[in-house]
Amino acid sequence: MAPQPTARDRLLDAAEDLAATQGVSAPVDAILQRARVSPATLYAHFGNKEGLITEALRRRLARWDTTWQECVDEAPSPEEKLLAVFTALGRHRHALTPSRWCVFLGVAAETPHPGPDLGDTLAADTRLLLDRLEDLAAPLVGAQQAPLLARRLVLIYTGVLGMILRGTDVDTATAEGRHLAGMTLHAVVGPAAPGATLRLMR
Amino acid sequence: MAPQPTARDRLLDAAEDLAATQGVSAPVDAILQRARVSPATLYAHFGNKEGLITEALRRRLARWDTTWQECVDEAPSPEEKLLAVFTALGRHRHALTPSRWCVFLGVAAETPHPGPDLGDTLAADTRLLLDRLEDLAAPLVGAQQAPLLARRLVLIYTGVLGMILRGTDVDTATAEGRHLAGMTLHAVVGPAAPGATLRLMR
DNA sequence: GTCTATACAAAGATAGAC
DNA sequence: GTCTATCTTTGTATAGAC
Repeated sequence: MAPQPTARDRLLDAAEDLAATQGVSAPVDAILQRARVSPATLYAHFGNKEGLITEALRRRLARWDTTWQECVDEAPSPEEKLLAVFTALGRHRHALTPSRWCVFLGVAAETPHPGPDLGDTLAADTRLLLDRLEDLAAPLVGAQQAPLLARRLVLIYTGVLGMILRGTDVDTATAEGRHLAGMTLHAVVGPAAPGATLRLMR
Repeated sequence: MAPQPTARDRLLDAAEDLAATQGVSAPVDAILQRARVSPATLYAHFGNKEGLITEALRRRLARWDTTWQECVDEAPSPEEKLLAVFTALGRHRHALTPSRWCVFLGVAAETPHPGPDLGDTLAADTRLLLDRLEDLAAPLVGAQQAPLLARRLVLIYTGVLGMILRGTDVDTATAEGRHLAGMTLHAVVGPAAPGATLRLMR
């Protein structure tokens, strides 16, 4: 165990924290100060600012991936596994520095012309959402309907993130998103009678 | 009719266009070039960059307000009036310079510490959405349920905007948002039998 | 009201020593 | 690998003339 993280790790931590709280337009100098590292060290490790941001986002995406998967694994039923993305959102935000809203969407919004590496990393976030939700949806609604449901759930999930940017309390937005997601799932499975249990396909 | 708009108007146009396409971090110089105006003129009229952006957003919000209201007025039924926000989104984007996603959310994302005037203008966008949707929802679901439904519709609408940032085609995202919104409305009104017509309250 | 010219500050990035 | 010191570019804003 190293009580003193390397300069590289301190840079990644600082870049992620600042991107989360201030946005990526936060000056390099602020990152350097927080990481207690000199400019030359940053450029030696990452080439330039975008390289550092990209690396920090890759690491954050991997952590989000893990957190989300854990929540899926813990969920008892297929339906709750599908809705676990909302549980994961809370846990993810609790574990890391709470961001102003979504760091990936935030960087996307602040970066009109991302380089290839950064662009790929941002796209990977959306890809992960669509792919995993489709996988989790398939047992519930069948492979045919799964992509459609996944797209709608990503829309709702993205709406939750947007509401946070609009100033809505995180828990409130998450609860409403989860509710909408549940409704959407039931609508795709087939209109159930009021109060009826979810009718699973197959 | 003035074929030559004033310098002030050219500045507002240029600021709005650039905020829509490049984000507000686009340098003042780019605005000046596009408006064919000198720096001094900008600062004489608006004090500083944020003042110009704020004024441009106020104007854009007023136009959005008008466009949306027109779509509401044209809609034949209470239900379609409620969903007219999605029609308005398309018409708004068609009329103005197509933005990368939502200009208001974009500015909010890029501006961690907005001044009071800019902050108020950004909040006014969310306020308008919540208030008008609540007004339109009341005849359908009653005054009691209207705020809840309005919040959910803003979430969905915001999700549509977020999907555009994620790279989804605007029309696709809008259609899915509208579908979700219709579903949500019916769910709040009360679970209807499959294929049943919307049961209105009162 | 608008322009030319310029001041002033901040930001990204590099050189060269240790 | 890391630091100190510095260079260059860019960006916001102002002074003073017309």
